[in-house]
Amino acid sequence: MTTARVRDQYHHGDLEVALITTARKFVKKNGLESLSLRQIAHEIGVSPSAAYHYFPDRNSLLAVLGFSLFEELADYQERELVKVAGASARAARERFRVLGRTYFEWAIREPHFFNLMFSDFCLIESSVEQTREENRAYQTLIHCLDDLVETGSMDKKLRASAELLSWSVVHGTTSLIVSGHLDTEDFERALDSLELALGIRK
Amino acid sequence: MTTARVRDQYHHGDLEVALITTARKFVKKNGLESLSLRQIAHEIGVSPSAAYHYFPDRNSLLAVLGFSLFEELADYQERELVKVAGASARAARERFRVLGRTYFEWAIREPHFFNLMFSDFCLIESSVEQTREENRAYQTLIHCLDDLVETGSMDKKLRASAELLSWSVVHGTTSLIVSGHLDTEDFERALDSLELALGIRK
DNA sequence: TCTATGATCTGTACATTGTTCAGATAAGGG
DNA sequence: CCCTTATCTGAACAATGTACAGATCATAGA
Repeated sequence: MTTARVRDQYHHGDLEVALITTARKFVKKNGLESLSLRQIAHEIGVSPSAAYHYFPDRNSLLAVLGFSLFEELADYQERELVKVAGASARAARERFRVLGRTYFEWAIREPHFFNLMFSDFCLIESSVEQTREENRAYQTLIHCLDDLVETGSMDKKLRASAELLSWSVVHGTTSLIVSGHLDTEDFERALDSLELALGIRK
Repeated sequence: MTTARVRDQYHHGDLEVALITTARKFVKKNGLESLSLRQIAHEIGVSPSAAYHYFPDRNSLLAVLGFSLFEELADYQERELVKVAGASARAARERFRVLGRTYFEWAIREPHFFNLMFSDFCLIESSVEQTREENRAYQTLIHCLDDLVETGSMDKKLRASAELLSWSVVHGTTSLIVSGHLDTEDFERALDSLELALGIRK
């Protein structure tokens, strides 16, 4: 009598991506603190030490996952941005708003992801890749602000530090809301205030 | 022959505060991830389970420590603020600057503290006490902004959301710098930009 | 087609962690 | 002085990250 196969294939075939995908699922549900390599391995149906062929340690897996989330966010933002494409001043203003709102909504929908992205885990290794991914969203912001100047919706004098101020306000309110120090509705208030300060809205 | 005393006193006498103090030391050095209750107990010279008479679990100890750090920050800010007391418009402007700078410098000097304060650990329990402590710093900011309006240094129209905008910019840049997404010098740039936007500086 | 080499995964093992709980010890009031 | 209560110990348990020797597969070269 032949014993039943323990697993369909000894070699998983796609273990590295499976590890990240499963880690993503666990972090999404329970946050990073409770993330266990053994649980991930068990869920995939693989031995506890299998992960160590792809990641030197638990931190590295979290780092890779974190960096991939920056890509996800940028993708999401770009998908939403094309809905308000156009050369008009109105469209440019709307793009600015969408850019901030998507950042915020992403964080509210998946606070554990947001926490991971700005945790120590995404700081360990060379920040080259991360910086590049960030720049994708950051370049989008710069492009948007240029549009605003071009359509005469924003004072040129304020343009110089507008990226810095915008990102700080959006990230700041988002962080404070996610951590429970501000209420949800404060985000739109802050965004209004920012647009007022930048002269985008009267 | 009498055996040497295992410890000076069976009852530590001040174990609760010793636990927090020692936890503070460890978090300051190595962050929250690596904080171990057993290491803390060993450092104090007490059994691993002694802490459970004062805290239900590890998370609670971190929460209490986190909340106490909000107090520390507020104390530090108030100590620095008295150095620029005065009714003049110049003094009010300087107070606003000091308020932001102390927040930032606190975080840069002790990034692990900053991370704990805005982590999930300080979100678990009733946020009543925390809110009160926050309000101490927040009330200081409000008072400062009122001074700015009173001395004619800020447009009254911008006063309404000035707290929100100020805290968001200061916290946002600080968070982004601590997490390595912005450079240190960006803080002063953002603060300049904020003051410009609020009309505090020309 | 056979074989050997390298990649991939298992199994076992170890130290460390958070946490529980029964019992030892001290402190202080009657 | 005793007895109650607060405080701490000690042993135990399950779970975790990680290391390492070996099993298993996949495939390139003969």
